[in-house]
Amino acid sequence: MPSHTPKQAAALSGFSLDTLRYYERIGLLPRIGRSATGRRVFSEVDLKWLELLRCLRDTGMPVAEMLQFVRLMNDGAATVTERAEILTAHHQRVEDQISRLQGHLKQIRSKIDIYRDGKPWSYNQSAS
Amino acid sequence: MPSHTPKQAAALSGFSLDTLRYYERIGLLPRIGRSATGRRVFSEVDLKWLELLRCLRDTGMPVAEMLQFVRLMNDGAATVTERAEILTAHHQRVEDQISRLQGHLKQIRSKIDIYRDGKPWSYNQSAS
DNA sequence: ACTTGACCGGGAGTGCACTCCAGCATGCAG
DNA sequence: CTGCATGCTGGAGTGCACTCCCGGTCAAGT
Repeated sequence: MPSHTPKQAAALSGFSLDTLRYYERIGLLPRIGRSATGRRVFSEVDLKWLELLRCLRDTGMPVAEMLQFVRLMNDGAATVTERAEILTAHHQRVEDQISRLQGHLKQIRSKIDIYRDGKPWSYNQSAS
Repeated sequence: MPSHTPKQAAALSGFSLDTLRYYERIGLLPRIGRSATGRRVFSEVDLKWLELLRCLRDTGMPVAEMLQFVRLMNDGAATVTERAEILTAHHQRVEDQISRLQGHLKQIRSKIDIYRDGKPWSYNQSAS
């Protein structure tokens, strides 16, 4: 069972060392192992969990909601449905966000085209 | 030439009144008109500009970069290329962001499926 | 005239998510 | 054994983007 130093965990997860410590402090990383001398030891499971955190963070889930998820995990199997609901709701939000972004992308593209066509607008002349 | 009150501008742009004031203060909204008694008057052009700001903000462009864009607009036509470059770079970033989001979406979906299949993992047992 | 609601500038405060620092304790290569 | 990288805790600080509050002004309906 391979384990990893904080530095490795940071490199593999993309979180900084400080962020890992911070996450542990606020409860996002329960039960991180410690060596005899008090140093953190990250297991494979911890890394998997970090990967999920990375994913949720990058998709904009607030820390508070991830914490809620952790709390439900700690409450055991009875909370499975609720956990699934959180993920489903989040999934929906991300989908919405993507489609909004795609709309915005169109706008930006048309703006760029206007620049390319040599018809940029300066703020106080003509809009487009 | 229709003009609008701050309240209308807020409603139409989706920014709060405070945010509009804030944007004017930091220079994101140059040359907003004023009534005889000092109240802001938003022209159609202003609203178009707000729409672009909305779009850039919602796609994650930092305020500092929008400010840079404003500075270039104020510097006149010579900066058209540079402005186009900013938009193009931003467009690229948003595209990248979308594809990252889509990847994450997959991960989340598979997580949800695991829950639906009744094989959730609790933090300290088995990852998946 | 009176009341109600919108608006003003200036400045202070908020929330989030880190990030940095001081001072001290290992770990390990040469 | 020395030295340098890595790690620890606790707490303070940062950056961003607003958001709120205040005392005062202005506009519009009745």
